[in-house]
Amino acid sequence: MKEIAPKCACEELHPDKIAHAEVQMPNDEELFALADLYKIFGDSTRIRILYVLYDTELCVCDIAEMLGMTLSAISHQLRVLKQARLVKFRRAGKTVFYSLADDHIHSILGQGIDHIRE
Amino acid sequence: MKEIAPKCACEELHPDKIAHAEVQMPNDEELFALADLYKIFGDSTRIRILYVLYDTELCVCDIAEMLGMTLSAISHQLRVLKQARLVKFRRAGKTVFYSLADDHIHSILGQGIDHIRE
DNA sequence: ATAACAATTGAACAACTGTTCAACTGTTGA
DNA sequence: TCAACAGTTGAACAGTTGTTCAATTGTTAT
Repeated sequence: MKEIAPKCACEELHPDKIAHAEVQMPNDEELFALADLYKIFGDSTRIRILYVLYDTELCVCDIAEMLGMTLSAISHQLRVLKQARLVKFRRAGKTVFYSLADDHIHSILGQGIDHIRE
Repeated sequence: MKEIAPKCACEELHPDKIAHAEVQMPNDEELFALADLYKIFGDSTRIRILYVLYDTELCVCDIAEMLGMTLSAISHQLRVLKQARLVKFRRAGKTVFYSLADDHIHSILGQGIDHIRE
C-alpha cells in the first residue's frame, strides 16, 4: 500500500478512507488498458460496426452500405477493431468477411445496451 | 426493417445476413448514447478517479493527491463525470466530497476490471 | 496480360480533447 | 473585514482522432 503525503488540510481529516481506497484501486497498468478498451467502444462508428456484426459476418462493403459511410472510413475503423482483437476476419476471394472476435464481446455489447435502455 | 439498396456485387451474395443484422441493431439514438457513455470511461484520468471512489467518498484535494495531478485537472474531469451522472457530491464547509452515483456504476467498473484480468 | 472489383493504406485536414494557467467563487476562522 | 483555503471556471495550447482523397494491393475473370 502506497504512503500518501498529506499536502492539503482536508486530507488529514480522513486518512483511513484514502488507505481503504488505495487497496481497492487496480494498478495503473490495468487502468490504462481498461481506458484503452473503453476508448474503442467510445466512437459511434466503431460501436455501430460492432452491433451490425452482432450475430453475423459481413464484408466491408456491406458494413459501409448499412452505415452510409465510405469503404475507406469503415476499413480504417475495422483496422482499429482488429488491433484491439474485437473482430476477426476471413478472406473469400475478393471479399473480406468480418465478425466479432468471440462471445465475450457479445456479453459486453449486451451489457452496454441494457444499461442504455434501463 | 430498412430496405438495403445493393450497390456492391458482394452484397447480393448474402442479403439474408444483412436483413438479420438489421433487426438486431439498436437504433442510432441508443448507439450514440452508448458511445458517449463509453467515451467517459475511455480516459485514464476519469477511470482512475472512478476507481479511487470505488468504495469511499473523497474530496477533490485527496483525489488530486492520490493521482498526482493538479486540483484544476481533477475538477475539470469531475465536472464531466458529474454531467454524465456517474458521480454525486456533497459539500461540507470548504470541502466537496465526491462518490459514485449508484451501485450500477460499481457493476460496470467490476465487469471492466474482470475483462482486463481474465 | 489486362480490366474490374474489394479492400487497404498513407497523407492531409478539420474537429475534438485534456491539461495548464490565471482569475474567480464560496466558506471558514481570526 | 480580511486572509487563507477548497474548489470551479474559461481561455489557450498541444496532442489526438476520424474522415476524406488518392494511390495501391490482391484477387478474379476474360
